[in-house]
Amino acid sequence: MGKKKYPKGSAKLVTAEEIAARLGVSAMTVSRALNGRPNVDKKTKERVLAAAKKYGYTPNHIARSLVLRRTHTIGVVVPEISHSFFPEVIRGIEDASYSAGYHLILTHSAEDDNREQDAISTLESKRVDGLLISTAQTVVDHSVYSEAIGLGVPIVFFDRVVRNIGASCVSIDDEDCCARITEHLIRHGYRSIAHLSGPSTVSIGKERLRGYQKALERNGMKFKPELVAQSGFHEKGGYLAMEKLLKLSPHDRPDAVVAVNDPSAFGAIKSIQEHRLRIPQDIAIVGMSDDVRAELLPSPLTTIRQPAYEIGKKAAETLILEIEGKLEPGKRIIISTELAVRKSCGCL
Amino acid sequence: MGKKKYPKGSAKLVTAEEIAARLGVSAMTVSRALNGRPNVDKKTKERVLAAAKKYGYTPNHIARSLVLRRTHTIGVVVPEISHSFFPEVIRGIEDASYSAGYHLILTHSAEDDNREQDAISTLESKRVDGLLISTAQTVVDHSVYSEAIGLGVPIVFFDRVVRNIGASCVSIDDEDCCARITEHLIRHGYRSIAHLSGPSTVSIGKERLRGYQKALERNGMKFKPELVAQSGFHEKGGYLAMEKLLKLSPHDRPDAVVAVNDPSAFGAIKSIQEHRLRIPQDIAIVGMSDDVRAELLPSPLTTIRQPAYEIGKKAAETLILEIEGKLEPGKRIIISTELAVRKSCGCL
DNA sequence: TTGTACGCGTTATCAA
DNA sequence: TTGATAACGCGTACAA
Repeated sequence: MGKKKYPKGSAKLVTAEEIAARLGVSAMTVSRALNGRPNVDKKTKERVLAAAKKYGYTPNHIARSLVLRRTHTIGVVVPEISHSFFPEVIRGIEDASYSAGYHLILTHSAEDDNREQDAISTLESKRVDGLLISTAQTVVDHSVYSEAIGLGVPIVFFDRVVRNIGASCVSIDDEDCCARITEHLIRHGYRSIAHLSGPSTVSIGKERLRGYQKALERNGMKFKPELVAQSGFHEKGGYLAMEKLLKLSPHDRPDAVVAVNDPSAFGAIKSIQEHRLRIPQDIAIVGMSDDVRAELLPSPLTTIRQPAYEIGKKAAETLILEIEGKLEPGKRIIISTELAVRKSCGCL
Repeated sequence: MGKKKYPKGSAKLVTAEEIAARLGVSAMTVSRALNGRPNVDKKTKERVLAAAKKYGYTPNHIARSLVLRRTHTIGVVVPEISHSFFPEVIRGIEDASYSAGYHLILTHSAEDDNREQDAISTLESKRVDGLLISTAQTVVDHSVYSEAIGLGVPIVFFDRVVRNIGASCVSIDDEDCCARITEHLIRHGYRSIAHLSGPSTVSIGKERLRGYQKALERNGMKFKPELVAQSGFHEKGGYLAMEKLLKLSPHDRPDAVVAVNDPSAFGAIKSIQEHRLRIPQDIAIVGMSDDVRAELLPSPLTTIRQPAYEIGKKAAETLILEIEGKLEPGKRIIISTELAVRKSCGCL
């Protein structure tokens, strides 16, 4: 009969105290030996290490975290897990965290702000050392973030960022990217360029739209609101937005389209094909993010190569530096991108 | 000046005790009110809830876990994060866990057994309530798993499983799937069918090879070892394996190929194209797992649709039931699949 | 209904 | 070099 009751199914593991008792030393000595502290006799250290191995000792990070007020854990909140972009970001986060000895609690908001709030507060309860967040589409109230920061939990935003609330942000220069790819189309000679825009609630949506506008302005072209169709980030939205644009009179119809991202472009392409229009002869189209599928299309998609892994890695590295007090928060970090020129814009 | 010292950057959060002091009640009353226990006066409960909100109280799950010996956290170990399959599995795991009130610590072994062991032991130290594992390619020693199970930490394997060590396994019926798709080729009339095999160290590799063999046997065809080329799970391996097969004399060269998975098939296709052979006229090819790219190829790839989300969801549900003592471990759970017939096998 | 004492496993601190 | 004590924040068990 054991002396204690454990909840059903909970593991019964050896404690440092028990090792100490068996060795006739104190728990502190065991702790010191296990943590490689200098002030412990070589022989006792060896005895402790041997006993720890023999009895299958597993340090209890829960107890350790309680007293140290450190979990060596980072909370990650992404709006979606499938689709090639975020998994690759997560891989970057994981690599950087692993190197620095941090673990990841992964949560996913499913683009829902309630679920995101829920995730953040549970993550706070679990006392993560910091938060890595890419905001959900429906988020409008930023007080949750500010409160966390106020409480002393550092946040680094990535990809879909929130500026000017004291958190660092890691992303590409969305405005500039969209301006560049729009200008690429302008140089091709397209005269009527449309934009399938992302949700205006997230940084990416707003900034890419602004980039599109700026490119037009800089090149003396008129911005026409009717050439901007709300698409969102997914195929379906891109399809619907394109359907809308193709309903314009032949005279007003665009001869080129800048989609907010690749999935949106895929949807638009489907619509274009259904209308029996050719890409790029009848309508040129470009995307952003370089989805794995982009170059496999019949008319491979010209797009902006967005280094997802780098974004994740940099975000995690930045957060860890802030957690360890080696970097002041509030930095704006831009990851550079490059244009992937393929066929859908009329090149090649 | 605060009375206590905290490590640099650690958050200073309100405790139940502090709330209690401000309200002139005991910490226990606060605890009871916050956890919705019945034995607390309605009015005091309201006061506590109001104060908790006012002072921004965040329950400390670390302390709670220490006393309850429960973290409500599941450790996940995947061999890779990119590529469409595992992210989708993770989404299934996340959904099921979220519904049941569990969080996920995500680790990735990068196909390295040392890193996998490392992940498992840290996860144990963090006292996760259970483990969800898909084994790394290089793993040969299963004692790490057995020890964890022996310690009382339930494990559920998914996709790449380890049978007969007392852990439940969730996967497709790899042998049957591979047999089915091989027989599909046989019915097409192909006479010399090759196999690009996965690593023999993981369940999937072994079982799919066996399925391929069985399909041949059942149909009175001779198994020829020279028609099996080691490919591994990635494009590069598939390419190299196919190169090898194409070096066979025209008489021995296969007229159809069963790849262990879609990425391997993609590599093989590249090799086939470089040899200026046509798919499926000169060589038919099929894969398994239904990668997003499969249907975008010039000759869309016939493959087995593998419900990644379902696998993840079922694995998490199973683990949670075991954690909560509602299910005995050691179950073998098969997720059903279907054939996605496209052009690369000669159909359509 | 409410409060007190104690324990969860570890580490910091100070004394030996 | 080592040990005793207290503390981290919470919940169980019991007493009031």
